[in-house]
Amino acid sequence: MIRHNHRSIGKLIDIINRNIKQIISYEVSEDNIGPGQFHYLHIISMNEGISQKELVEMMKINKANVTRGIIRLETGGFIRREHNSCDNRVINLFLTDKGCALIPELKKARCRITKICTEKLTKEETDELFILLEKVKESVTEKTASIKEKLIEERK
Amino acid sequence: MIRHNHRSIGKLIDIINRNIKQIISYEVSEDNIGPGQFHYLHIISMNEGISQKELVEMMKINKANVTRGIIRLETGGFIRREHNSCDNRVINLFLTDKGCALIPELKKARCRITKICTEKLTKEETDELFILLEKVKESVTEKTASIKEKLIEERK
DNA sequence: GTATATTAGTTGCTTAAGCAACTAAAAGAG
DNA sequence: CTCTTTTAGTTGCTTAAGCAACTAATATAC
Repeated sequence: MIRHNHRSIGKLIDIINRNIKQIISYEVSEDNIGPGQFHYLHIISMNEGISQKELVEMMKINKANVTRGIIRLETGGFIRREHNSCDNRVINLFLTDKGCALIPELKKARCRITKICTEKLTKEETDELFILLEKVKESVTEKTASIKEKLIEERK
Repeated sequence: MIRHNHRSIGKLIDIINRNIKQIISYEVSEDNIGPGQFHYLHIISMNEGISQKELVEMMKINKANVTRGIIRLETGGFIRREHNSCDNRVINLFLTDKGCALIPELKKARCRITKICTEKLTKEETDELFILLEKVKESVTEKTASIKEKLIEERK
């Protein structure tokens, strides 16, 4: 008899995350974008002209990966990058027509995916889940931020 | 003003997962194991003699990655692999003394990590979160299984 | 009892993550 | 106003994920 003991939130979230990525890949396979680009496009579509730094903040992802993900999206013709005229270091991101045309389809896909994830939950449980996960997100991102600060301190 | 619209469970889980992995890395950095090995060791410690196939089932991970992760653990001296005498295809996994000695420390780390994740939640909310996530896990793993079946069908 | 199918695990390839070191532009200090 | 520091983004390196094609062992079919 196999013992699981799922009181490990890390393992549970890891399993869910990998499976969601596979579902995303499947759901948007016709659009030639991957799970990473999917999230980026979502944010850019709601914040036209957002900078890469702001994307980093919102995705809580390493800036190196944002650069690469964004370049993939640009290469695919979904977005356009423009140097900010006031601050030439900053790059602002905009959807192309092709990117724009994709948004409604991605929105539907996102709904399908959230529906799949929560199909065993009631409406109330789903709302509760989002609230709880939002709090977990805050906790873990605060923690990683403090870890990074600590590591920088130690290196001095 | 930046708009987030976090009604995207995929993005939320993705952010949490990446941050948890960083926390795990930090918490077990002295033990020379990564976030992946951390989960494997947990399962093996509770199921001495488990086969790789069973690990695949429990972690819902690709068998190729289990092979590689397990080899890393073996190389690190944490586990031992034994061919099953009844079925020579099967490999059973056991902790070495070194691996065994690590378990209490990993257990503590796992508690610290779960505590960090749920620090903004009450005891009741934490219990609820595990129940909800367990259901989400079931939904998404069922879905990926059906996707894989469908893809195999289509290829025939 | 040989031929085929299935099963357990491995290897090669690609994608995407993180960290660290870098470049170039802007801001701040004297 | 030059010199240093900070900031935004990029590139190189490593780790780990998934898929597909493979090998070897067992099970099934005739």
